[in-house]
Amino acid sequence: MAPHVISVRFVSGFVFGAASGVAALKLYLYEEQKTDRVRFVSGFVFGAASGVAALKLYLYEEQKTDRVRFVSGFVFGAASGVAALKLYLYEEQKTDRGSSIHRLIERFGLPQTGAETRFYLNHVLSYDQARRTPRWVAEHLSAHRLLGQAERKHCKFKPDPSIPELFSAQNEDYLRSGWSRGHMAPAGDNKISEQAMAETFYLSNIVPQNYENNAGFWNRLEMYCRELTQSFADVWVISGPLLLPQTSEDGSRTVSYQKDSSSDSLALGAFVVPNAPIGFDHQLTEFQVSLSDLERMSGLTFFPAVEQREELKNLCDVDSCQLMDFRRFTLYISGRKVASARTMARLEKIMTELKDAGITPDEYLSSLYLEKKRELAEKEEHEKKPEQ
DNA sequence: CGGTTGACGGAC
DNA sequence: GTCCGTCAACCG
Repeated sequence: MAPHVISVRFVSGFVFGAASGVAALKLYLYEEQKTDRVRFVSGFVFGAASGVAALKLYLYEEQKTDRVRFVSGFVFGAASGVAALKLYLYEEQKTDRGSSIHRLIERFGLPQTGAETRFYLNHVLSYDQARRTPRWVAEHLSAHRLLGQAERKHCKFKPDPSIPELFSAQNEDYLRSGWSRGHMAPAGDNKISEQAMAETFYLSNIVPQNYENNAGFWNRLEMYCRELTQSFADVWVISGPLLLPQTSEDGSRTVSYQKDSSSDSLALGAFVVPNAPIGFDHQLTEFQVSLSDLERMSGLTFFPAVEQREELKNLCDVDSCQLMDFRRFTLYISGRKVASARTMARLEKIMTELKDAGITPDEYLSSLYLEKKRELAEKEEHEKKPEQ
């Protein structure tokens, strides 16, 4: 068994276009005036009688509610573009008291981004307070960690309690937005722990994702990453949203892994996956990009501790980079549906649709079907004549 | 596996 | 009456 795999994946591009209109954000910080007269004037002007400092924020763009702005951004691709933030400090005396900038820092502190690394049971992420999505989410996969009984039906999407409400995404933001809630660290990677899985349902780990992409190509990409644990002892995955200029219809992901324990034989693959439906006629390798290209696009340095970058092997040279084909994927999905069927009618419908898709059940699905059929027959027979 | 929607019933 | 959590049904 080969020891290590590092994987990083990024979804992006769904949101804002490159934006014609530049939104200018200016923040004015006024110091308290020293004279009584000036203090009176400033108090009058800003209507803040007792404030030590008056703070005012100007947003040069149509102002909407937070929720609407968030949703409309995804729906229309409308555009906040590049926001320029400028800080103006008005001082009555520029020349004396040398380090005025240090006085600013001491007295008011510096702007905070909330991008600090956040640790959860089985994943780590950096959050983007403006977009209310993660910047990146990192996780570790190994064969034994993928085993377990945790089920997603016991989980609920909810705001991350550790994110301030002002910056936190809400379920309502996604409701009827046209976008699905796409996991970055997948629930399916956390069967080992109910709590770890529940934490992946925090909206800090969620990105607005095209329905079909989420259930289809991206789903298969996640399956492929799990498959890598069969060949490599450790798989590292980083996922996140990527906002690209112009067409902005890309999502990206990177996957890297190491085939043996020596640190100089790591392998890595980076992929930018459009946040749109992608059929079975496309290969994963079509979306591969160089690590440096993804870093340039995302503004992130993914593995700063890896020094011999040039010695990183290409994942797709060492492994297949083949996602499940249509037949295998459909058989797998049908298996999951059969397992969760609650009525005979539903069970038969699943099998009928499979047949209509031109797929003959394999041995595994056939036995699964027969077992379920027997179970449901017994159940419905029992309901037919209750113990009255 | 990845998701959503709608019906229902209890709590306020 | 409304709000909210759960459950069942459904789709790719």
